[in-house]
Amino acid sequence: MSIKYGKVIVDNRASKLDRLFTYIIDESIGNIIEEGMRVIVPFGRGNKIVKGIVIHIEEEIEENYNLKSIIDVLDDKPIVSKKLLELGIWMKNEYLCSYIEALQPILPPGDYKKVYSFVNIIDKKYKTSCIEEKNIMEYLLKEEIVLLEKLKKDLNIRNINKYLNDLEEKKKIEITIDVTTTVKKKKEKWVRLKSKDLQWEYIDSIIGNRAHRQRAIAEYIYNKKEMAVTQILEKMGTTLSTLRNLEKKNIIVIFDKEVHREPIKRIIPRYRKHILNPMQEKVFNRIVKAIDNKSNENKFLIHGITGSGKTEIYLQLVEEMLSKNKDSIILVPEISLTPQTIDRFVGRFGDEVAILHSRLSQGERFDQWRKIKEGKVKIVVGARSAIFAPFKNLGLIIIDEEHESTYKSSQNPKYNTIEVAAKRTELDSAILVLGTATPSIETYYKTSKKEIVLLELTDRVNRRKLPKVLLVDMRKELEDGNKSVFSRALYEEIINTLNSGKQVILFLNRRGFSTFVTCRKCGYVAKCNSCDISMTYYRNINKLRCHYCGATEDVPSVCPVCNSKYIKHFGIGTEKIEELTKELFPKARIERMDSDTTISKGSYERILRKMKNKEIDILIGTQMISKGLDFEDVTLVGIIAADTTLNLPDYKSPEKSFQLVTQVAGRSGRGDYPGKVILQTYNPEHYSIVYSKNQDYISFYNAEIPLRKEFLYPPFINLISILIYGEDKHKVGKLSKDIYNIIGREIYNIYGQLYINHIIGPNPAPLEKIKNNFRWQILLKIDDENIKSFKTLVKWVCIQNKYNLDMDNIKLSIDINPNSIL
DNA sequence: AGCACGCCGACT
DNA sequence: GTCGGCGTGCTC
Repeated sequence: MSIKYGKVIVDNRASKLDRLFTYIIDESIGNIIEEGMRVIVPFGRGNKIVKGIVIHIEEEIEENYNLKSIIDVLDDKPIVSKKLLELGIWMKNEYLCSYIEALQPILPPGDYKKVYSFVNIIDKKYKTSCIEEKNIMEYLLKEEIVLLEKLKKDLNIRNINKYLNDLEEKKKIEITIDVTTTVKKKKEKWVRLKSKDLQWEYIDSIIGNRAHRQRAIAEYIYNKKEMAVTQILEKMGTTLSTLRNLEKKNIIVIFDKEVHREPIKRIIPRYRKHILNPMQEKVFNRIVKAIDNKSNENKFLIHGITGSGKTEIYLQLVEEMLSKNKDSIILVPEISLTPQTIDRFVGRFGDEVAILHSRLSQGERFDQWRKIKEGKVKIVVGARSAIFAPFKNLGLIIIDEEHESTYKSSQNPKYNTIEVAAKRTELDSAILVLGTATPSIETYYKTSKKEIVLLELTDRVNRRKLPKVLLVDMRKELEDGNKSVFSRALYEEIINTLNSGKQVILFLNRRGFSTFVTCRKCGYVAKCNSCDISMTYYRNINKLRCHYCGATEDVPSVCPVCNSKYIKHFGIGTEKIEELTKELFPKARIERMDSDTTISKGSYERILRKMKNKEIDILIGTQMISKGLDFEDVTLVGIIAADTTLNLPDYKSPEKSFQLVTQVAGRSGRGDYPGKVILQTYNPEHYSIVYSKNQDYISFYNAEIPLRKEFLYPPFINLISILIYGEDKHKVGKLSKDIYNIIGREIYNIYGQLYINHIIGPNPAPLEKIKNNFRWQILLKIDDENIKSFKTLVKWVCIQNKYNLDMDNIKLSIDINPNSIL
């Protein structure tokens, strides 16, 4: 065996170190090391011990650099497969992040292996004239063995590494490395027979005649072979001491068994298979044809109105995959990862399913990851990051509610899950199925270009009618003297619905009581000190709170600027709706569900359960209630203000508004009773409102797409957003201008006038100050053809800082096709 | 980022 | 001399 070389990504967040380093793999580890394994390497002048991941192993190397050797291998098998490594590197280039950032969502959750260096003394009699060495040796004489970090902190010697390395060389001290697992594998006490060969007659003879309990337990274990101690204690109604007696008699042993943490603690009823209607069948068959390799289609969009039975198709596709022994990933947006959704998959496939969502604890998440990695499950249902589930034999990726903005990550890597899924589909030769009632404009555009196969579901299952939507012009209400937030129509319908024993959902996409507090006399608006955002008034705590940084403040009783008493509260949030509803419908049982009422663990599930058990008559909520909820007895949905998202200065506003209204409306009439929706608005003529009234996606799309084309927005162009932020207002502005000038000049040098109007900014961002950071923005618009060279330029200027701009204390955030340009 | 190195002024 | 403060440049 000869020496090999490993290309290693070193665990270091500095952007200057975001490259591969070559290390020698010497013979001792040559035959155990593989690409995708984590290693320990010495790094930098001080040979600091750091973790790394080997992404490439080479037999020969040209560079004659003074290479160091890999110290040790952390994994016994690759922690990242080659395909997922490739996906990570693709992400790095696609979304302009670092290697480490790109690998983050692919690696197991939690930094579950930590590396510690210990120093211990070998030669206790060593004498030296060197004062530093003497200090170190004296310290070690006291401590014997100590964490390297602690020693450095306690001694505070300049260039201490040099002395430590010298001492180690001279064999006076020793530096050892210890790897510990930070996420513990969960263990449970289990019990089994001491030996398989034990005969019942023998056991029987050992147990005393009066020990009936012991005999019963022994018999039970004899038949069951092994089981959890807690279980047997419960079953036999006994205590641990009885078991210990049996253990003493050498009949049984109590041992630690490694178990997976089970996040689902309830018993989930079986979710039976439904027979597909002809329309579902057609869609299903088309995809199965692709699965069987009988067509060269591999990406599908199921455009099905709410309640058209997409989930049943997903379930049967997954079943198809199971029969072919292939793995499936099902993604749903975080907020619709409700117990209801989980129940359907677990109810159909039982323990073949792993669940990944943000309400899991670190340990639970790690165990789910481990189950997938070890091949113990074949299906994962999860939020965004489950796209990186470490399956070996992936056959199918389903992305439900494909249009949801949560599929775009807002942290590095700022990936778009649909794009990552498409790439993964390519790498694993799998099939991608997107589904939604309101496709994103980008996805629907791709179906028109035949890049994705469009499959339509136009009927609701069981011929249920779409809810009837009534549009109420709130300006007219005001003219007619109704100042309430409830239109007369909504008020009457709530009364009717309550009288018929059905349930109501009221939707408002704003939390809190009043959305801003202002002085009528001088126009002062209460804003957060660290964010340039008006604060929301909360009645229950009687304080103002900032929705961006969470800071709270007392409510001013007089204007802090002009001392006037005319301080008024404006804007309505869900908290106020709750109060008004209680006043208007005092007999109704009312619950509010938004991120303020669902902070504590389990509160979300509790509200849903109450809703399901009909212990709630009126449920008030934000976006949180817009997806996935399926309650048969909800026959009225009231949308308090359809225009909250409509007027934001973002090109996606009409699209988001259309999607939200359509999704919320779809919560009504899901059972046997026809549903109604009351849509209150101040913009009844807006095309987004007009088309959402009839849930007419195609007309909305046809109205939206020419606007995108004319004003040059996706899908006709790519956006690259560069956000420059920091606490020093002037420095942020100056750096923004410098970056703009350099990028503008370079683009002009390459393309001349072609993209001169495609560089927008630098401008203060619409939310200019958040958490004490001033934010400026540069926006680049670029077609598919030249996006590569634009990305290279942005990387060059903004990440690698090849122009040596002063970026101290300033951060840059680069987002390719961001969710919003606010 | 984190560390070593080296230059320089201050101070025994 | 020599200590320590800070600027600079490198990390397989």
